[in-house]
Amino acid sequence: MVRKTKEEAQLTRQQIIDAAREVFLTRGVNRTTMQDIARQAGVTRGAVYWHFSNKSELFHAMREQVFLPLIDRMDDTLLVAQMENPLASIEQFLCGTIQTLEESAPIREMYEIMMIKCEYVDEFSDVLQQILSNCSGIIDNIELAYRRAKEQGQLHAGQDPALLAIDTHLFFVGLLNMWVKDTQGSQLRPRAMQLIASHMALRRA
Amino acid sequence: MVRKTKEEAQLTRQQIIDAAREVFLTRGVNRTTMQDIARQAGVTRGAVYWHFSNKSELFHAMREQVFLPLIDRMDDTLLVAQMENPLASIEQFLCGTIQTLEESAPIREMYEIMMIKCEYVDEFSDVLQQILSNCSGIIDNIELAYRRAKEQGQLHAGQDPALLAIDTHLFFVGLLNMWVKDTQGSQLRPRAMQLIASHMALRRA
DNA sequence: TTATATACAAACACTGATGTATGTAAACAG
DNA sequence: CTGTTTACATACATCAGTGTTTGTATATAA
Repeated sequence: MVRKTKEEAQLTRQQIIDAAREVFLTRGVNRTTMQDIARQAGVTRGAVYWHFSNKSELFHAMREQVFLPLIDRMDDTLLVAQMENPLASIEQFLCGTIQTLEESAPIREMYEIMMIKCEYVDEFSDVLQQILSNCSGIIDNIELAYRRAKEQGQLHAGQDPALLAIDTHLFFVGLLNMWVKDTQGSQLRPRAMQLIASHMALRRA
Repeated sequence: MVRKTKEEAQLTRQQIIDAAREVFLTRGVNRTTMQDIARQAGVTRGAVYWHFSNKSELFHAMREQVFLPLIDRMDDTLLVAQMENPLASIEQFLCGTIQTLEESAPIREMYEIMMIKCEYVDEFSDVLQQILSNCSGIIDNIELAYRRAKEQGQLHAGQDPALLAIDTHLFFVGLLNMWVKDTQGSQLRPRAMQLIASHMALRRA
C-alpha cells in the first residue's frame, strides 16, 4: 500500500513537520537525525527525504509554518487601534504574545527550539538575521506607538520614545527568554502579565 | 619529543580550552569535533583526550574558567557600596557587564557560544539550571538595592522593588541577548550605555 | 641510577548517520 | 484501460566521528 492521495501525502508532510518539532525539542536540532524524525512520524527515512531534501530544509519549513502567522499577528496588534490608545496597544501586544505562548503548544515549542535547542551556524545563521530584522520592525512599531502616546500627553515629560521603545523591546526579549527557560513554570510564567503591567505603568503619566 | 613538564602540560591544556572556545564559536558546540579542537590547538586528538575525557567535560571546563570569575565580579559590584548609592550600584553593575564584554574577547565569545552556539539538551541541560539559579541571585541583589533606594526616597512612590528588580533583570537579559546577536556592532552595541542610563532614569525620583 | 608515571602521538575498531539508488503499488491522466 | 508519475519503503555505499589501545620519549621520584 504505497502511493497515497495528494491529500494524504500532505498529511504525511505535516506529520513529519510536527514530528521534527517534537524531536528537535527533546534532542536538539543538531543531534536529531532523519531517522529520529521518521520514527516519530511513523514513516521511514524515505518519506522524509521525499518531502524534504535535508534537515535544514525541514527546519526552515517548520519554523516558517508557525513563525510567519505569528509575525503577522504581531504587526496587526501593534498597528491596529494604535491611534486611539497607543500605550494600551503596546501592552496588548506584549500580553498577546505571552498568551499565545500559553495557549499554543507548537508555538511554545518553536520558541524553545529557537532559543535553547538550536545552534546558529552555517545553514542556520541566516535565521538570526531574519530574527534581527523582525526585531527592528517591532521596535519601529513600538516607537511609533510611544511617539503617539507622547503627543497625547500620556507619557512623563522628557522621555524619548526611541529609547523607551528599545527599553520595552529589551524587556520583551528578556521576558520571552526567561519565560521559555522557566520550564517548570514556577518562577516567571505566573507573573508574566503582572510584570508587563508594571513595566507599562512606569511609563504612564 | 614527548613528555613535557607539568607546566608545559598545563599550557597545552589551556591551549586546548582556548582552541575549543574558538572552534565552538565558528562551528557550534555540537558540530565541533575533537579533531577540530585538536587541529586548532596544534595537537592531536590524543592530547585532547588525555586532558578531557570527552567534549562535554571540555565544554564545562571552558565555561567555568570564564564564568565563575565573572559571577564573582557581578556579586561584588552589586553588593559592595550598595548602601551608599543603590541605584548607582545597579547601573554600575549593568555598565560593568557590558564593558567586560567589550574588553574581553574570551568572555564575549563565551556569551555568544552560550546564547546562540549551544543546544541545551542531555549533558548540557544542567547548564541551564545553573544559569537560572545565577539569575535568581542577581534578581535578589537588584531587589535588595531597589529596596534600599526606596528607603532612601530615591524611587518614585508606589514602585514595588521586587517588580522593579525583575523588570531590570529582564532588561539586562534582553540587552545581553541583543548585544551578542548584534555582531556587526552597528545597531545596539554603541547605544548600550545610553540605554542603561535611560532605563535607570525611569526609576529615579 | 633506575623504575615508573606522565604527556602525549599514532593506529585501530566500531558505530551511526547521510544521501542515493532501486523497488513498487497505487493514484491519476489520457 | 493503460502508461506514467507519485509517494513512499528498502537496500546500499560511503564516510566521519568516537573512544580506546598501544607506543614512546622523557620528566620525575626513589
